[in-house]
Amino acid sequence: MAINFDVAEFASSFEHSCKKVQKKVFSKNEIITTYIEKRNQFCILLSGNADLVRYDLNGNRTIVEHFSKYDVFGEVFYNITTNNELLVEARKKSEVLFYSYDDIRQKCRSNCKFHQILSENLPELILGKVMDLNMRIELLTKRSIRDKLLGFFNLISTRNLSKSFTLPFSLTDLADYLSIDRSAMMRELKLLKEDGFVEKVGNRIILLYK
Amino acid sequence: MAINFDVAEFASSFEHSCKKVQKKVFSKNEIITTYIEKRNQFCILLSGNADLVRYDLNGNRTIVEHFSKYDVFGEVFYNITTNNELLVEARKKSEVLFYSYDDIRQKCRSNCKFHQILSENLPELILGKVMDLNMRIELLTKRSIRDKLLGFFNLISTRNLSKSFTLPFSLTDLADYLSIDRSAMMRELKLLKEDGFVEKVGNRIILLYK
DNA sequence: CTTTTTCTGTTGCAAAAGCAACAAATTATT
DNA sequence: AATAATTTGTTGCTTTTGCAACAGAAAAAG
Repeated sequence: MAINFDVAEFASSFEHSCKKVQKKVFSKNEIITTYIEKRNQFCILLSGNADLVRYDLNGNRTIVEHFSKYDVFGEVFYNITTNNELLVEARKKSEVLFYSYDDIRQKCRSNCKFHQILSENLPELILGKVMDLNMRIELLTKRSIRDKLLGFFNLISTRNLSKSFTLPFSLTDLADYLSIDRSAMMRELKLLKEDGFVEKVGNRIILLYK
Repeated sequence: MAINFDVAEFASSFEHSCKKVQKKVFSKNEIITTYIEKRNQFCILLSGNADLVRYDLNGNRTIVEHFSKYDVFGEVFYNITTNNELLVEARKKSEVLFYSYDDIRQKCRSNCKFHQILSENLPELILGKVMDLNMRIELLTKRSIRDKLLGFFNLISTRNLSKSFTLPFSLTDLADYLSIDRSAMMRELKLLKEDGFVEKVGNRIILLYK
């Protein structure tokens, strides 16, 4: 998302370069990885979509992060502390690159182009993630369901450069992403429509303000 | 917080090395910096405490992040989008190093030890921030005030390796940090005491469970 | 193409959280 | 040491959110 260097080219460079990297393909709903032990896994999503999901003791499901093309994720980013189950689940067919973060840092002995490019661009890659997480925090700190919804819609709208867009996930998932009750969210969405803030056609949203 | 290399030594190495870095001292309540334009500022807090604070249109104040010794912050980490005022405020007398991120990346021409060390350790530095933000998100996605409070207490408790600790900020600020109403938080804190989960002596908390 | 599963939309009721306001306590300022 | 400012603790009332439950629509599976 916030990547400056050409990840696409870079990712394809992988094919014929390094044995230390694994590429795997997952089908919908498969578990890509779990955050349990500190294996220092570092992953790049090459295609598809995936969610980092947490299930808490009260049975609540939270979508902690939503990943799309070229987003990075993995244990390296997480301080595994609590009694939470953290899973990365494929939302559709997805291709993922698996590294060990240690290999990235202490440059691959074979000195392959692949690890070199990644290593050089690592700060920007992680910085992109920091920005994503800050956006996420901005959403979560909104005080009402209405503000969370509008904040989310604004985000997508800005990203797509359009007042009309398709939701990146189902309404059920959106509630879990905003950390709110689904039925309460549906009610608020209805009110937003009634108050003329948004229009909704299928899973397409049209912003009607400013 | 999550820094592996010796920042202390590194920071002191600055004194006699590079002109491109500025060190400033702030007194309590002074504004250290604002996130408005993309100057790509990158700051390190050498001593004291500071908060990244957001004031929204409804007059709510949110403490987005709380910084202590050797935490990093600045515009580089933020995708400045909305109509939010983002300020970093000193909570007590604080020393701060100011860089331009660009200088860190395209290595300082003078090739000083200072920029070199920072540059090498940049990924870990930023990675530490990612972990902090993930913790923050975990807190914010808790569904009730009770869970947010307990989550926060656990965090501090784990960090201090003790069931008894002093709160790092006032209760008023804690509410703004957890993004909840102060009086509702006070009520819940009272219930937590009544239910025997915690004890509170002044601004010292003692956890009574597990 | 039919069946099963998941998702959407809705509602009444209960519980939790927010708001406003104030006094007492604590901390800063002069 | 006296005064001002901020923080804590509390409460009654209102609003928002969560919970449970269900029917219809849509999507996935066989």
